[in-house]
Amino acid sequence: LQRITFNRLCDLINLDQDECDRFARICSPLAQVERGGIIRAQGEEVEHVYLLAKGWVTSSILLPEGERQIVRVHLPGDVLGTASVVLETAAETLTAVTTAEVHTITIRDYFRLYWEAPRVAAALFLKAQQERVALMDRLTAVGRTSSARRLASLLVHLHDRLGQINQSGDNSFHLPLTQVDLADMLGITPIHMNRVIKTLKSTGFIGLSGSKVTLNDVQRLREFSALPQRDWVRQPAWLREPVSAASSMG
Amino acid sequence: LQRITFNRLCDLINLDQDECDRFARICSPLAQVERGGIIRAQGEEVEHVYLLAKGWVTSSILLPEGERQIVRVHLPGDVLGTASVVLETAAETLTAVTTAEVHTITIRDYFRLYWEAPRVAAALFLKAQQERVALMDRLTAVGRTSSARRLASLLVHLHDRLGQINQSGDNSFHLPLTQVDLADMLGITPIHMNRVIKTLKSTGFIGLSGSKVTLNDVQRLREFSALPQRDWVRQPAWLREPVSAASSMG
DNA sequence: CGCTGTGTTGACAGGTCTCAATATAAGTGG
DNA sequence: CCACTTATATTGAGACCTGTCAACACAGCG
Repeated sequence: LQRITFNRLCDLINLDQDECDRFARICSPLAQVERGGIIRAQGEEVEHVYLLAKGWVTSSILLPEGERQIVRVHLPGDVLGTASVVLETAAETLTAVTTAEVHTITIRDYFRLYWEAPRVAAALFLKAQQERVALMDRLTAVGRTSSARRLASLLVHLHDRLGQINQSGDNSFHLPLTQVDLADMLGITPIHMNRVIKTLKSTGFIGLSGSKVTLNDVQRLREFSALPQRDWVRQPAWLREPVSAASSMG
Repeated sequence: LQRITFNRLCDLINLDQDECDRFARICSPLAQVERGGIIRAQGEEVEHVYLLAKGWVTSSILLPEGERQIVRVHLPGDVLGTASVVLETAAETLTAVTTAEVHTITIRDYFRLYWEAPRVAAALFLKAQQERVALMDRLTAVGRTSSARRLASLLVHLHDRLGQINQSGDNSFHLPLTQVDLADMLGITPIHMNRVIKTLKSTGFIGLSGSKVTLNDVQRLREFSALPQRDWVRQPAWLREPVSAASSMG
């Protein structure tokens, strides 16, 4: 298990060596997925979740008439496909945007953590809650802001997350998503996406050449986007293992 | 703890009496919240989650200029506010749409379940994943479908959920949300909401008088909405407690 | 070399928003 | 019980944002 993948798992809870080992043991060897490859398609039976070690992956829902909504972009360290564990058949399609490397985890092993490594299970629960906050923010952006603001909030969000895994220069980063992808994230047409980008470039908010994005003034762009920065709790006091487990309760 | 609240907690995993008791013990006595009352406002420090026993509650995000996006409607049996446990400060405001009754649970107690009642912790994880699926569906609806389809998918969704807790007649139910609320869920203007309702009524898809909604043909309405029904896994095989805990692993 | 995916631009149609006005219902204080 | 206020629902007209259709440039790739 690579360090970077690991750090993101531990950023909320510091896991000890034993706990890390237990988690590492349920991860399959790394599998490479080519750009555009499908890790798991919607409608398939749900047997695994995935740990993304390298690359970008989108999680999307395809509608009958062909419209696609990308509900989430995943970065290294993310656990993919967990939402569908409550379903008979997967809700989302996991697609590699860049060449990606993933570990596979069987659901059975995943839930064994609840007995064999409770703090790891708790850490994974917290990661799932982060995803939920991100989803709520995206829904708010799509439902209640203009397309320019949607793009702004998306770029700021990606900047924040890439900063957490040290893949962001001070204010610029590599964006492997096409304009079609971006449009499918923001709920607009690729054609309109192109115009929105042009607007945000001409107003000086962002620079974009090829796949390199530059956020000229992150703070101002964040305010423009209307969505707040989300600060995660770190090593929360309420998640310390009780001194003698299964003791004083109620 | 009332039976209805309980059934919803157990619909994915059958908890035994001891597990139910452990969960019941961390729940505060029922507190009543009046219609329009705020259970927890966004920006407040996160110290509790809540178990909804009775009534309807919305979870919403308020933007600086006053726009509101309702990201979720909660029904009895739902656990409220869990997404914000990873945040220093709450992301969503929990508002009682009707008079509601809630149990309060401290986060500390909530996470103790990871050591003291792993199956309960797992059950709560699964409930959170259901919320995530619902959020993904709503994002898809708002991002990629017309406002008429958004309303259709919302009504079908509510119909399905109310059916799970037996508060839905064959094809009609009581809807305590105002048109402003509905608009804030679907990401449109209340004025336009009114027109969309009129359209769906005139096309015969739904009936709506006062707060009573009737879905004239649920299946046809579901197809129109473009979103599939979500069937939850029940008593999944991968969630049986290992015969001898902490045994064969890896 | 043509093909396919991607980006770009224009003209126009259409869905949704804004502003304004009115009706109805519910709650309050007299 | 009535006048008054507030929340909610309803309708119209026009502006604006976004979608649709069409065309073209450009790149990577077999």
